[in-house]
Amino acid sequence: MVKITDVAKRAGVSASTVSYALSGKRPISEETRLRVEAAIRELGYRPHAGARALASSKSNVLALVVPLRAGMHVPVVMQFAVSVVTTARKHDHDVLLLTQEEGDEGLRRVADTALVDALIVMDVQLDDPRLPLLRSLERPSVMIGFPSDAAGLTCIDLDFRAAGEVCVDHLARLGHRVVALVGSPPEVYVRRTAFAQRVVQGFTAAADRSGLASTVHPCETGPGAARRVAERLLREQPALTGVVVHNEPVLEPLIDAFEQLGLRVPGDLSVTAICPDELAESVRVPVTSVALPSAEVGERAVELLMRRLGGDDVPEATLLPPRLTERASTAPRDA
Amino acid sequence: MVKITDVAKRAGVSASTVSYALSGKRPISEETRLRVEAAIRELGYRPHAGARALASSKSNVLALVVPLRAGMHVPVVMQFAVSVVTTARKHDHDVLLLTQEEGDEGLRRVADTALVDALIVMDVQLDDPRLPLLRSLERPSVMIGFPSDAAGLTCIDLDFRAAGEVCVDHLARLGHRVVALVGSPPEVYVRRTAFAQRVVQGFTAAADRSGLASTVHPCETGPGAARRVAERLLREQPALTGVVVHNEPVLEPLIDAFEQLGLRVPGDLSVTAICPDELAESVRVPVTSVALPSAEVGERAVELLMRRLGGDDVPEATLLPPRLTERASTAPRDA
DNA sequence: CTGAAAGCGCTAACAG
DNA sequence: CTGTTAGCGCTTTCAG
Repeated sequence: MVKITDVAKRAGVSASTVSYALSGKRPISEETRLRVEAAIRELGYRPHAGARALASSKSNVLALVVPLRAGMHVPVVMQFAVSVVTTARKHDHDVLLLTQEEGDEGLRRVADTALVDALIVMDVQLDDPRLPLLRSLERPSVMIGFPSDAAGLTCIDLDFRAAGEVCVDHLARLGHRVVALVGSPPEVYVRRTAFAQRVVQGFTAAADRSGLASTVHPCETGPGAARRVAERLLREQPALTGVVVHNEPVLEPLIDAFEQLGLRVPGDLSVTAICPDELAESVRVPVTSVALPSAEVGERAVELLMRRLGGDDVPEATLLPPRLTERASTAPRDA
Repeated sequence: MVKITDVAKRAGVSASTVSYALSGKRPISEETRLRVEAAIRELGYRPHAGARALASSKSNVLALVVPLRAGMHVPVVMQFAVSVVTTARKHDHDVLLLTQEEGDEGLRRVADTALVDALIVMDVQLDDPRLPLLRSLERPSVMIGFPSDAAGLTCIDLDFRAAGEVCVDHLARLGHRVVALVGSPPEVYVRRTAFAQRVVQGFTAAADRSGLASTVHPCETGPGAARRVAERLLREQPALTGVVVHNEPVLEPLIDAFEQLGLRVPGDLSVTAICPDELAESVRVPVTSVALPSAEVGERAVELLMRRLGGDDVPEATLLPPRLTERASTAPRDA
């Protein structure tokens, strides 16, 4: 293995000069820098990550904890992870993948052994059990999602409450008076997943504010569940003309079910969703939707961490405003 | 930070004794071991990962390169990644996530800096450009999938060729004489992704062997593409009664399309798939399928690496035999 | 069965 | 602008 002293020897300088040439932490004359760079290239030198971490107390690795639990939409998680890795690389960091299953012990392990410099945690619950630990860790972390009490924590996410509101407001503006929310699977609410809860809050608040009749229906995934929810909605709310869907796998089956029950979208029923744009566009009837900007959230999460690692202060809360794109699935009530 | 010397002091032993108590690399008397363990517990000692890596030349980290390219079924990738992480943890290793985009340079970087001890590479192409690099790296790697020339490399995957054959044989046994393969999106074949190619080979070979008429149809994802392929199949092969689907997102839409075109599954048309069992079971008509055992592949891949890291020899090729589960989507031709 | 001591390869004062 | 010198915290000979 070629080490820094080999490079130093070859370039005719000291090891520290090589180190500084690499890090730029002190000025190096053009001439020596070039000699050092040449030596590095010729020898194919790569600094040893462990040695570097030991000497500098920086591993240049971030931990990413991904959720595995039922009800999470996998492509969204994956897109987020990829965006974290890509952004981390831009800042010369790598990403260690942890699963939710490892729990507190996993977080503590990678933090306390100095395997990672900072952590990103997904799938936050309102009363997330990891909060005390994250607050007590000596390393910065950012949470994707907002717990009930976010004091002392850095959080970022789409403003799901506003997203719910925007969907309802859009329907209200089109003249709809009776609306329903088809939400995530029940277990997601049972464990009080933050983003799902907030959509419900926003949906209900906006409906009340505009004087709309509204109901909320958690929904399992799969066409069967979609069909049952559709039937139930028509039975219980015959006047229903507006639906908000916050459940990716069910979006298309639900629209199919409505049409099979004789309701045209958007003729008889307007549908909006909170989901990735990609999904909304790919449905048979392109769906008016609030985008789920996983890539942007991942990118911003990493950037928040980088600023904290750099010693900067960052806002505790970053709420990305919802962006609604009108597509073919919504229309005025009279139309 | 509490370090090994702190523990040693508290336990009244030397640092090396603590180290050996932790690693078990030399016998320690019951008594001192207990004292050391107590000290560790009381101080909350965690060995510094970087220091350990430097001194032992082992980082206890594996690199996992995940594909991002079009046509890959995301849930399968994710399940695989999770299984790799879970299994790695059982062997006291962590997993560093790399994206395909980083290419050779990324692999070289994490290997040469000793950030990782070994690598797992997914989405192998028949003529994968990373092969020379992987062969030349001083660290072991395992590939998920088989390139054309796998000499000197450790590879593991479902036996996709046999999977294609098993599907055809099953249809042949049921009396079907005209079969079609609805495959992955065209780009997957264009870049010569190994597993997709092998399914085609197996499918065609088995059909020829049994004297079946057969055709192959790459297929984009999305219901529109499914519909078009269905129409085309019926037009070009009016006698078609057996279909093999190797394209997860299209499975359900394709069955829908056939039924809308007036063909009952399995009454008029038998359908088999190569896909995760979970998907096959969740379709409206549960589909007879060859399972895609991502979790098992991930687990075995890690175990192969662990054995290689331990200095053991492992087989270069591990082909998991296909396992076909009969469900409701296939029936005898006459039925 | 245990201790002492020599590094692992790099960074970051300190000194000039 | 550059070199010298201590470590960073742990593992692993070498000695006993």
